Amino acid sequence: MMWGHPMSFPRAILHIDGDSFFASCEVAKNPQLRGKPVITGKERGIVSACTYEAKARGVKRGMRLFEVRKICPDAVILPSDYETYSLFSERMYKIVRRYTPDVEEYSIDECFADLTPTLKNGMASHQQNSDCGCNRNFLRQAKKMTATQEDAIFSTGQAGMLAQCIQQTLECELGMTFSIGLSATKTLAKVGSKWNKPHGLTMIPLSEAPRFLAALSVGEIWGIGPNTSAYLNKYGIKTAFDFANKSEEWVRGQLSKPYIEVWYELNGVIKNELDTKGRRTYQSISKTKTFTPPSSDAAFIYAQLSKNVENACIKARRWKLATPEIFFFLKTQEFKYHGCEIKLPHPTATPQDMLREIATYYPKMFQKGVPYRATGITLLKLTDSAAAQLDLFGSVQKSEGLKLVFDSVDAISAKYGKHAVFLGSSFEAMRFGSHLGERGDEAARVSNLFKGETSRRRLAIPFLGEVY
DNA sequence: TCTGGGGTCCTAGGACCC
DNA sequence: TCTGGGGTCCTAGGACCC
Repeated sequence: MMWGHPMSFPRAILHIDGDSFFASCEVAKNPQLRGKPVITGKERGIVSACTYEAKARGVKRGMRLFEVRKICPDAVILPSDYETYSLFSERMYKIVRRYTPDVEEYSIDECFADLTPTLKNGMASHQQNSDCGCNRNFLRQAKKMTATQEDAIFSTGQAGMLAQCIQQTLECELGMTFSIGLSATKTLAKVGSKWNKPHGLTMIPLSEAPRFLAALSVGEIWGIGPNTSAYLNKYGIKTAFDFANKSEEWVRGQLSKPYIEVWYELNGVIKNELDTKGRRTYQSISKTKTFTPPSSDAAFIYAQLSKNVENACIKARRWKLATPEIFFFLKTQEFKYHGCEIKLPHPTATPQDMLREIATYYPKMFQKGVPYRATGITLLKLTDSAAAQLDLFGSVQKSEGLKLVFDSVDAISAKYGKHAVFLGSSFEAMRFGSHLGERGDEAARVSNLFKGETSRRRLAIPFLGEVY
Protein backbone atom coordinates (compact mmCIF):
# COMPACT_ATOMS: atom_id res chain seq x y z
CA MET A 1 0.00 0.00 0.00
CA MET A 2 1.40 3.32 -1.00
CA TRP A 3 -1.04 5.91 0.20
CA GLY A 4 0.61 9.05 1.23
CA HIS A 5 3.88 7.95 -0.28
CA PRO A 6 6.16 10.91 0.30
CA MET A 7 8.04 10.38 -2.97
CA SER A 8 5.15 11.47 -5.11
CA PHE A 9 3.89 14.96 -4.75
CA PRO A 10 0.16 14.67 -5.34
CA ARG A 11 -1.51 16.40 -8.20
CA ALA A 12 -4.93 17.96 -8.03
CA ILE A 13 -6.95 16.11 -10.65
CA LEU A 14 -10.58 16.96 -11.12
CA HIS A 15 -13.24 14.79 -12.67
CA ILE A 16 -16.38 16.60 -13.72
CA ASP A 17 -19.52 14.68 -14.59
CA GLY A 18 -22.77 16.21 -15.83
CA ASP A 19 -25.70 14.85 -13.81
CA SER A 20 -28.24 13.01 -16.03
CA PHE A 21 -26.60 14.96 -18.78
CA PHE A 22 -28.93 14.36 -21.74
CA ALA A 23 -32.06 14.97 -19.71
CA SER A 24 -30.47 18.01 -18.08
CA CYS A 25 -29.64 19.47 -21.49
CA GLU A 26 -33.27 19.08 -22.50
CA VAL A 27 -34.34 20.98 -19.40
CA ALA A 28 -31.74 23.68 -19.98
CA LYS A 29 -32.92 23.98 -23.57
CA ASN A 30 -36.57 24.21 -22.54
CA PRO A 31 -37.00 25.66 -19.05
CA GLN A 32 -40.69 24.72 -19.03
CA LEU A 33 -39.52 21.19 -18.36
CA ARG A 34 -37.85 22.09 -15.08
CA GLY A 35 -39.25 20.09 -12.21
CA LYS A 36 -40.84 17.50 -14.50
CA PRO A 37 -39.87 13.88 -15.02
CA VAL A 38 -37.99 14.19 -18.31
CA ILE A 39 -36.68 11.20 -20.19
CA THR A 40 -34.54 10.89 -23.33
CA GLY A 41 -34.23 7.84 -25.57
CA LYS A 42 -37.56 7.87 -27.37
CA GLU A 43 -35.95 6.67 -30.59
CA ARG A 44 -34.52 3.64 -28.77
CA GLY A 45 -37.59 2.63 -26.85
CA ILE A 46 -35.58 2.58 -23.64
CA VAL A 47 -34.48 5.21 -21.15
CA SER A 48 -31.14 6.76 -22.10
CA ALA A 49 -31.19 9.43 -19.41
CA CYS A 50 -33.78 10.75 -17.00
CA THR A 51 -34.06 13.63 -14.56
CA TYR A 52 -34.06 13.07 -10.82
CA GLU A 53 -37.79 13.78 -10.81
CA ALA A 54 -38.19 10.70 -12.99
CA LYS A 55 -35.78 8.69 -10.87
CA ALA A 56 -37.86 9.58 -7.82
CA ARG A 57 -40.80 7.91 -9.55
CA GLY A 58 -38.87 4.70 -10.06
CA VAL A 59 -37.60 5.29 -13.57
CA LYS A 60 -34.18 3.78 -14.23
CA ARG A 61 -31.69 3.85 -17.07
CA GLY A 62 -32.34 1.11 -19.62
CA MET A 63 -35.97 0.72 -18.60
CA ARG A 64 -38.40 0.18 -21.44
CA LEU A 65 -40.59 3.10 -22.29
CA PHE A 66 -43.90 1.23 -22.10
CA GLU A 67 -42.88 0.38 -18.55
CA VAL A 68 -42.10 4.02 -17.88
CA ARG A 69 -45.49 5.14 -19.11
CA LYS A 70 -47.14 2.80 -16.64
CA ILE A 71 -45.32 3.97 -13.54
CA CYS A 72 -44.97 7.59 -14.62
CA PRO A 73 -47.76 8.56 -17.03
CA ASP A 74 -46.84 12.25 -17.01
CA ALA A 75 -43.24 11.59 -18.07
CA VAL A 76 -41.99 13.84 -20.84
CA ILE A 77 -40.33 11.44 -23.26
CA LEU A 78 -38.03 12.98 -25.84
CA PRO A 79 -35.82 11.67 -28.64
CA SER A 80 -32.08 12.21 -28.17
CA ASP A 81 -30.75 15.43 -29.63
CA TYR A 82 -27.01 14.94 -29.84
CA GLU A 83 -26.36 18.25 -31.52
CA THR A 84 -27.68 20.11 -28.51
CA TYR A 85 -25.82 17.86 -26.09
CA SER A 86 -22.59 18.47 -27.98
CA LEU A 87 -23.11 22.21 -27.74
CA PHE A 88 -23.49 21.99 -23.98
CA SER A 89 -20.47 19.73 -23.88
CA GLU A 90 -18.37 22.33 -25.70
CA ARG A 91 -19.53 25.00 -23.29
CA MET A 92 -18.58 22.81 -20.36
CA TYR A 93 -15.03 22.34 -21.66
CA LYS A 94 -14.73 26.03 -22.38
CA ILE A 95 -15.75 27.05 -18.88
CA VAL A 96 -13.32 24.61 -17.28
CA ARG A 97 -10.52 25.97 -19.46
CA ARG A 98 -10.91 29.34 -17.77
CA TYR A 99 -9.37 27.72 -14.72
CA THR A 100 -6.67 25.55 -16.25
CA PRO A 101 -5.40 24.80 -19.74
CA ASP A 102 -5.02 21.11 -18.88
CA VAL A 103 -8.45 19.76 -19.72
CA GLU A 104 -9.19 16.32 -21.13
CA GLU A 105 -12.45 16.10 -23.04
CA TYR A 106 -13.23 12.61 -21.96
CA SER A 107 -16.78 12.15 -23.21
CA ILE A 108 -19.84 14.16 -24.06
CA ASP A 109 -20.72 14.63 -20.39
CA GLU A 110 -17.38 14.26 -18.62
CA CYS A 111 -14.01 15.88 -18.47
CA PHE A 112 -10.84 15.77 -16.42
CA ALA A 113 -8.88 18.85 -15.43
CA ASP A 114 -5.49 19.20 -13.80
CA LEU A 115 -5.60 22.04 -11.32
CA THR A 116 -1.99 21.59 -10.25
CA PRO A 117 -0.51 24.35 -12.42
CA THR A 118 -3.18 26.84 -11.36
CA LEU A 119 -2.62 26.03 -7.72
CA LYS A 120 1.14 26.27 -8.04
CA ASN A 121 0.84 29.68 -9.62
CA GLY A 122 -1.23 30.71 -6.66
CA MET A 123 -4.84 31.64 -6.50
CA ALA A 124 -4.17 35.35 -6.51
CA SER A 125 -4.54 35.80 -10.23
CA HIS A 126 -7.66 33.69 -10.19
CA GLN A 127 -9.30 35.74 -7.50
CA GLN A 128 -8.61 38.94 -9.36
CA ASN A 129 -10.23 37.58 -12.44
CA SER A 130 -13.72 39.01 -12.50
CA ASP A 131 -14.64 36.78 -15.44
CA CYS A 132 -14.38 33.61 -13.49
CA GLY A 133 -18.04 33.60 -12.58
CA CYS A 134 -17.67 32.16 -9.11
CA ASN A 135 -19.27 33.47 -5.99
CA ARG A 136 -16.80 35.45 -3.87
CA ASN A 137 -18.77 34.70 -0.74
CA PHE A 138 -18.13 31.09 -1.27
CA LEU A 139 -14.42 31.66 -1.42
CA ARG A 140 -14.50 33.25 1.99
CA GLN A 141 -16.60 30.48 3.42
CA ALA A 142 -14.61 27.58 2.08
CA LYS A 143 -13.72 25.12 4.79
CA LYS A 144 -10.22 24.01 5.48
CA MET A 145 -9.65 20.39 4.79
CA THR A 146 -8.09 17.94 7.16
CA ALA A 147 -4.85 16.87 5.59
CA THR A 148 -1.58 15.16 6.15
CA GLN A 149 1.72 16.52 5.09
CA GLU A 150 1.69 14.32 2.02
CA ASP A 151 -1.47 16.01 0.92
CA ALA A 152 0.20 19.36 0.88
CA ILE A 153 -1.36 20.46 -2.31
CA PHE A 154 -4.78 20.00 -0.85
CA SER A 155 -3.92 21.23 2.60
CA THR A 156 -4.57 24.91 2.16
CA GLY A 157 -8.06 24.13 1.01
CA GLN A 158 -7.39 26.00 -2.19
CA ALA A 159 -7.86 22.99 -4.43
CA GLY A 160 -11.28 22.49 -2.94
CA MET A 161 -12.13 26.14 -3.29
CA LEU A 162 -11.14 26.16 -6.91
CA ALA A 163 -13.13 22.99 -7.55
CA GLN A 164 -16.21 24.42 -5.96
CA CYS A 165 -15.80 27.62 -7.89
CA ILE A 166 -15.67 25.65 -11.15
CA GLN A 167 -18.73 23.70 -10.14
CA GLN A 168 -20.65 26.83 -9.30
CA THR A 169 -19.76 28.50 -12.56
CA LEU A 170 -20.75 25.46 -14.60
CA GLU A 171 -24.08 25.15 -12.86
CA CYS A 172 -24.84 28.83 -13.05
CA GLU A 173 -23.98 29.23 -16.72
CA LEU A 174 -25.31 25.94 -18.05
CA GLY A 175 -28.44 25.58 -15.95
CA MET A 176 -27.73 22.05 -14.79
CA THR A 177 -25.82 20.37 -12.00
CA PHE A 178 -22.43 18.65 -12.06
CA SER A 179 -20.80 16.15 -9.76
CA ILE A 180 -17.13 16.60 -9.10
CA GLY A 181 -14.34 14.50 -7.70
CA LEU A 182 -10.95 15.82 -6.70
CA SER A 183 -7.96 13.62 -5.98
CA ALA A 184 -4.43 12.74 -7.01
CA THR A 185 -5.22 10.51 -10.00
CA LYS A 186 -7.95 10.24 -12.60
CA THR A 187 -9.13 6.92 -11.19
CA LEU A 188 -9.52 8.34 -7.69
CA ALA A 189 -11.12 11.53 -9.01
CA LYS A 190 -13.67 9.28 -10.72
CA VAL A 191 -14.42 7.64 -7.41
CA GLY A 192 -15.01 11.11 -6.01
CA SER A 193 -17.40 12.34 -8.69
CA LYS A 194 -19.46 9.19 -8.34
CA TRP A 195 -19.51 9.39 -4.58
CA ASN A 196 -22.24 11.92 -4.09
CA LYS A 197 -24.56 12.50 -7.02
CA PRO A 198 -26.10 14.78 -8.07
CA HIS A 199 -24.39 18.08 -7.37
CA GLY A 200 -21.68 16.53 -5.22
CA LEU A 201 -18.15 17.70 -4.63
CA THR A 202 -15.97 15.05 -3.08
CA MET A 203 -12.32 15.43 -2.29
CA ILE A 204 -10.22 12.36 -1.70
CA PRO A 205 -6.84 13.20 -0.23
CA LEU A 206 -4.61 10.14 -0.38
CA SER A 207 -4.69 9.73 3.36
CA GLU A 208 -8.45 9.23 3.17
CA ALA A 209 -8.53 7.04 0.10
CA PRO A 210 -8.80 3.74 2.06
CA ARG A 211 -12.04 4.86 3.66
CA PHE A 212 -13.60 5.60 0.26
CA LEU A 213 -12.29 2.49 -1.43
CA ALA A 214 -13.48 0.21 1.34
CA ALA A 215 -17.04 1.31 0.63
CA LEU A 216 -16.77 0.49 -3.08
CA SER A 217 -17.03 -2.93 -4.67
CA VAL A 218 -14.12 -3.72 -6.93
CA GLY A 219 -16.33 -3.77 -10.01
CA GLU A 220 -17.28 -0.15 -9.48
CA ILE A 221 -13.75 1.01 -10.20
CA TRP A 222 -13.23 2.65 -13.55
CA GLY A 223 -11.56 0.04 -15.77
CA ILE A 224 -12.64 -3.03 -13.82
CA GLY A 225 -15.48 -4.71 -15.68
CA PRO A 226 -17.67 -7.68 -14.78
CA ASN A 227 -15.11 -10.20 -16.00
CA THR A 228 -12.16 -8.95 -14.04
CA SER A 229 -14.42 -8.31 -11.09
CA ALA A 230 -15.48 -11.96 -11.02
CA TYR A 231 -11.87 -13.03 -11.40
CA LEU A 232 -10.78 -10.91 -8.45
CA ASN A 233 -13.69 -12.13 -6.35
CA LYS A 234 -12.29 -15.63 -6.66
CA TYR A 235 -9.24 -14.45 -4.75
CA GLY A 236 -11.40 -12.96 -2.04
CA ILE A 237 -11.07 -9.44 -3.38
CA LYS A 238 -14.46 -7.83 -2.91
CA THR A 239 -13.89 -4.14 -2.34
CA ALA A 240 -11.77 -1.59 -4.14
CA PHE A 241 -9.73 -1.41 -0.97
CA ASP A 242 -9.05 -5.16 -1.06
CA PHE A 243 -7.65 -4.70 -4.54
CA ALA A 244 -5.62 -1.59 -3.85
CA ASN A 245 -4.22 -3.24 -0.73
CA LYS A 246 -2.76 -6.22 -2.62
CA SER A 247 0.97 -6.26 -3.09
CA GLU A 248 2.44 -5.07 -6.35
CA GLU A 249 3.98 -8.52 -6.88
CA TRP A 250 0.63 -10.19 -6.59
CA VAL A 251 -1.00 -7.79 -9.01
CA ARG A 252 1.80 -8.16 -11.55
CA GLY A 253 1.59 -11.90 -11.27
CA GLN A 254 -2.15 -12.19 -11.77
CA LEU A 255 -3.20 -9.34 -14.00
CA SER A 256 -2.30 -7.62 -17.23
CA LYS A 257 -1.13 -4.11 -17.88
CA PRO A 258 -4.41 -2.18 -17.79
CA TYR A 259 -5.25 -3.54 -14.35
CA ILE A 260 -1.77 -2.99 -12.97
CA GLU A 261 -2.22 0.62 -13.96
CA VAL A 262 -5.56 0.83 -12.21
CA TRP A 263 -3.92 -0.58 -9.11
CA TYR A 264 -1.27 2.14 -9.19
CA GLU A 265 -3.83 4.85 -9.71
CA LEU A 266 -5.82 3.66 -6.70
CA ASN A 267 -2.61 3.96 -4.76
CA GLY A 268 -2.18 7.55 -5.83
CA VAL A 269 0.39 7.04 -8.57
CA ILE A 270 -0.56 8.47 -11.95
CA LYS A 271 -0.32 5.94 -14.77
CA ASN A 272 -3.07 7.47 -16.84
CA GLU A 273 -2.07 11.03 -17.69
CA LEU A 274 -4.60 13.53 -18.94
CA ASP A 275 -4.88 13.63 -22.69
CA THR A 276 -5.29 17.32 -23.32
CA LYS A 277 -4.64 17.22 -27.05
CA GLY A 278 -8.13 16.25 -28.02
CA ARG A 279 -9.11 13.94 -30.81
CA ARG A 280 -6.90 14.20 -33.81
CA THR A 281 -8.01 11.18 -35.77
CA TYR A 282 -9.83 7.86 -35.64
CA GLN A 283 -8.45 4.33 -35.73
CA SER A 284 -11.82 3.10 -36.85
CA ILE A 285 -15.23 4.48 -37.74
CA SER A 286 -18.41 2.47 -37.46
CA LYS A 287 -22.03 3.02 -38.30
CA THR A 288 -24.84 0.75 -37.31
CA LYS A 289 -28.57 1.12 -37.15
CA THR A 290 -31.29 -1.06 -35.74
CA PHE A 291 -34.58 -1.16 -37.59
CA THR A 292 -37.82 -1.90 -35.83
CA PRO A 293 -39.61 -4.07 -36.59
CA PRO A 294 -37.00 -6.55 -37.83
CA SER A 295 -36.99 -7.41 -41.52
CA SER A 296 -36.31 -10.38 -43.79
CA ASP A 297 -36.36 -8.29 -46.94
CA ALA A 298 -32.97 -8.64 -48.63
CA ALA A 299 -33.29 -5.39 -50.57
CA PHE A 300 -34.40 -3.38 -47.58
CA ILE A 301 -31.61 -4.72 -45.41
CA TYR A 302 -29.04 -4.06 -48.11
CA ALA A 303 -30.30 -0.50 -48.37
CA GLN A 304 -29.83 -0.09 -44.62
CA LEU A 305 -26.30 -1.34 -44.94
CA SER A 306 -25.66 0.94 -47.89
CA LYS A 307 -26.82 3.90 -45.87
CA ASN A 308 -24.51 2.98 -43.02
CA VAL A 309 -21.63 2.73 -45.47
CA GLU A 310 -22.45 6.15 -46.84
CA ASN A 311 -22.57 7.68 -43.39
CA ALA A 312 -19.31 6.07 -42.36
CA CYS A 313 -17.68 7.43 -45.53
CA ILE A 314 -19.03 10.91 -44.90
CA LYS A 315 -17.38 10.88 -41.51
CA ALA A 316 -14.14 9.45 -42.90
CA ARG A 317 -13.98 12.16 -45.56
CA ARG A 318 -14.68 14.86 -43.00
CA TRP A 319 -11.61 13.68 -41.13
CA LYS A 320 -9.63 13.16 -44.35
CA LEU A 321 -9.23 9.47 -43.67
CA ALA A 322 -9.23 6.40 -45.88
CA THR A 323 -9.66 2.74 -45.07
CA PRO A 324 -7.92 -0.30 -46.56
CA GLU A 325 -10.17 -2.76 -44.77
CA ILE A 326 -13.77 -2.93 -43.69
CA PHE A 327 -15.96 -5.12 -41.55
CA PHE A 328 -19.68 -5.42 -42.15
CA PHE A 329 -22.33 -7.46 -40.41
CA LEU A 330 -25.96 -8.44 -40.27
CA LYS A 331 -27.46 -8.90 -36.83
CA THR A 332 -30.30 -11.35 -36.42
CA GLN A 333 -33.19 -10.87 -34.10
CA GLU A 334 -31.51 -13.34 -31.76
CA PHE A 335 -28.57 -10.95 -31.57
CA LYS A 336 -26.31 -13.23 -33.57
CA TYR A 337 -23.81 -11.46 -35.74
CA HIS A 338 -22.98 -12.64 -39.23
CA GLY A 339 -20.13 -10.56 -40.45
CA CYS A 340 -17.04 -10.53 -42.59
CA GLU A 341 -13.91 -8.56 -42.99
CA ILE A 342 -12.87 -7.40 -46.45
CA LYS A 343 -9.55 -6.06 -47.62
CA LEU A 344 -10.09 -3.40 -50.24
CA PRO A 345 -7.89 -3.02 -53.33
CA HIS A 346 -6.69 0.34 -52.01
CA PRO A 347 -7.48 2.76 -49.18
CA THR A 348 -10.66 4.66 -49.89
CA ALA A 349 -13.46 6.74 -48.41
CA THR A 350 -15.96 6.30 -51.21
CA PRO A 351 -18.96 4.06 -50.60
CA GLN A 352 -18.96 2.40 -54.01
CA ASP A 353 -15.49 1.01 -53.47
CA MET A 354 -16.86 -0.72 -50.40
CA LEU A 355 -20.30 -1.63 -51.67
CA ARG A 356 -18.80 -3.27 -54.73
CA GLU A 357 -17.03 -5.71 -52.44
CA ILE A 358 -19.88 -6.03 -50.00
CA ALA A 359 -22.29 -6.87 -52.80
CA THR A 360 -20.33 -10.03 -53.61
CA TYR A 361 -20.43 -11.29 -50.02
CA TYR A 362 -23.88 -10.12 -49.10
CA PRO A 363 -25.91 -12.80 -50.94
CA LYS A 364 -23.85 -15.54 -49.29
CA MET A 365 -24.42 -14.08 -45.89
CA PHE A 366 -28.05 -13.19 -46.16
CA GLN A 367 -30.31 -16.08 -45.22
CA LYS A 368 -33.82 -16.19 -46.52
CA GLY A 369 -36.54 -16.08 -43.93
CA VAL A 370 -34.24 -15.00 -41.11
CA PRO A 371 -35.41 -11.82 -39.40
CA TYR A 372 -32.62 -9.28 -39.04
CA ARG A 373 -32.68 -6.35 -36.67
CA ALA A 374 -29.61 -4.34 -37.67
CA THR A 375 -26.71 -3.93 -40.04
CA GLY A 376 -23.40 -2.28 -39.45
CA ILE A 377 -20.11 -1.30 -41.01
CA THR A 378 -16.71 -0.54 -39.54
CA LEU A 379 -13.91 1.13 -41.43
CA LEU A 380 -10.69 -0.29 -40.03
CA LYS A 381 -7.06 0.77 -39.95
CA LEU A 382 -7.86 4.27 -41.04
CA THR A 383 -5.03 6.35 -42.41
CA ASP A 384 -4.61 9.92 -43.52
CA SER A 385 -6.13 9.96 -47.00
CA ALA A 386 -3.64 12.56 -48.20
CA ALA A 387 -0.93 10.04 -47.47
CA ALA A 388 -2.66 7.25 -49.39
CA GLN A 389 -0.23 6.30 -52.12
CA LEU A 390 -1.14 5.96 -55.75
CA ASP A 391 -0.58 2.39 -56.76
CA LEU A 392 0.32 1.02 -60.17
CA PHE A 393 -2.86 -0.77 -60.96
CA GLY A 394 -5.13 2.04 -61.95
CA SER A 395 -7.77 1.30 -59.36
CA VAL A 396 -6.70 4.39 -57.54
CA GLN A 397 -7.10 6.52 -60.63
CA LYS A 398 -10.54 5.16 -61.23
CA SER A 399 -11.34 6.01 -57.68
CA GLU A 400 -9.88 9.47 -58.08
CA GLY A 401 -12.71 10.30 -60.42
CA LEU A 402 -15.19 9.19 -57.78
CA LYS A 403 -13.32 11.21 -55.25
CA LEU A 404 -14.06 14.34 -57.25
CA VAL A 405 -17.72 13.39 -57.29
CA PHE A 406 -17.68 13.03 -53.54
CA ASP A 407 -15.97 16.33 -53.00
CA SER A 408 -18.99 17.83 -54.74
CA VAL A 409 -21.36 15.67 -52.73
CA ASP A 410 -19.80 16.91 -49.51
CA ALA A 411 -20.08 20.49 -50.74
CA ILE A 412 -23.77 20.04 -51.55
CA SER A 413 -24.37 18.41 -48.20
CA ALA A 414 -22.68 21.28 -46.44
CA LYS A 415 -25.00 23.70 -48.20
CA TYR A 416 -28.31 21.84 -48.27
CA GLY A 417 -28.15 19.45 -45.36
CA LYS A 418 -26.43 16.22 -44.52
CA HIS A 419 -28.52 13.90 -46.65
CA ALA A 420 -29.56 16.09 -49.55
CA VAL A 421 -27.73 13.65 -51.80
CA PHE A 422 -27.38 9.93 -51.34
CA LEU A 423 -26.71 6.71 -53.18
CA GLY A 424 -29.40 4.98 -55.18
CA SER A 425 -28.68 1.82 -53.24
CA SER A 426 -29.61 3.60 -50.02
CA PHE A 427 -32.88 4.85 -51.40
CA GLU A 428 -35.18 2.38 -49.68
CA ALA A 429 -33.51 3.08 -46.36
CA MET A 430 -33.89 6.82 -46.81
CA ARG A 431 -37.52 6.58 -47.83
CA PHE A 432 -38.69 4.43 -45.01
CA GLY A 433 -36.16 5.22 -42.34
CA SER A 434 -35.21 2.89 -39.58
CA HIS A 435 -38.10 3.49 -37.27
CA LEU A 436 -41.18 2.71 -39.24
CA GLY A 437 -43.45 3.78 -36.45
CA GLU A 438 -41.56 6.92 -35.56
CA ARG A 439 -40.38 8.84 -38.56
CA GLY A 440 -38.91 11.29 -36.15
CA ASP A 441 -35.60 12.07 -37.70
CA GLU A 442 -33.93 12.22 -41.02
CA ALA A 443 -36.31 9.74 -42.58
CA ALA A 444 -39.08 12.25 -42.11
CA ARG A 445 -37.01 15.11 -43.40
CA VAL A 446 -36.13 13.13 -46.47
CA SER A 447 -39.67 12.11 -47.25
CA ASN A 448 -40.72 15.71 -46.85
CA LEU A 449 -38.02 16.53 -49.26
CA PHE A 450 -39.66 14.37 -51.87
CA LYS A 451 -43.08 15.84 -51.28
CA GLY A 452 -41.89 19.41 -51.35
CA GLU A 453 -41.35 21.56 -54.37
CA THR A 454 -38.13 23.08 -53.12
CA SER A 455 -34.89 23.12 -55.00
CA ARG A 456 -33.72 20.34 -52.72
CA ARG A 457 -35.86 17.91 -54.57
CA ARG A 458 -33.95 18.58 -57.75
CA LEU A 459 -30.76 17.82 -55.94
CA ALA A 460 -31.93 14.48 -54.69
CA ILE A 461 -33.72 13.03 -57.69
CA PRO A 462 -30.95 12.99 -60.31
CA PHE A 463 -28.84 10.85 -58.05
CA LEU A 464 -31.10 7.89 -57.79
CA GLY A 465 -29.28 6.01 -60.51
CA GLU A 466 -26.70 3.33 -60.04
CA VAL A 467 -23.87 5.66 -59.18
CA TYR A 468 -25.38 8.94 -58.16
C1' DT B 1 -28.29 -4.54 -17.88
C1' DC B 2 -32.81 -8.44 -22.20
C1' DT B 3 -29.53 -5.76 -25.31
C1' DG B 4 -28.34 1.43 -28.96
C1' DG B 5 -24.40 3.30 -31.02
C1' DG B 6 -19.51 4.46 -31.01
C1' DG B 7 -14.96 3.81 -29.60
C1' DT B 8 -9.97 2.13 -27.44
C1' DC B 9 -6.30 -0.80 -25.95
C1' DC B 10 -4.14 -5.23 -24.82
C1' DT B 11 -2.62 -10.10 -25.37
C1' DA B 12 -1.73 -14.54 -27.30
C1' DG B 13 -0.31 -17.04 -30.94
C1' DG B 14 0.98 -17.91 -35.72
C1' DA B 15 3.86 -16.76 -39.78
C1' DC B 16 8.04 -15.52 -41.22
C1' DC B 17 12.85 -14.03 -40.96
C1' DC B 18 17.73 -14.22 -39.50
C1' DT C 1 18.80 -31.30 -43.24
C1' DC C 2 18.87 -30.54 -38.31
C1' DT C 3 19.13 -27.64 -34.08
C1' DG C 4 18.89 -23.23 -31.16
C1' DG C 5 17.56 -18.66 -30.06
C1' DG C 6 15.55 -14.37 -31.03
C1' DG C 7 13.07 -10.74 -33.45
C1' DT C 8 9.01 -8.52 -36.02
C1' DC C 9 4.60 -8.25 -37.95
C1' DC C 10 -0.02 -9.39 -38.18
C1' DT C 11 -4.48 -11.15 -36.69
C1' DA C 12 -8.24 -12.63 -33.79
C1' DG C 13 -10.48 -11.98 -29.90
C1' DG C 14 -11.22 -10.19 -25.25
C1' DA C 15 -12.31 -6.57 -22.11
C1' DC C 16 -13.62 -2.20 -21.08
C1' DC C 17 -15.44 2.58 -21.58
C1' DC C 18 -19.22 6.30 -22.47
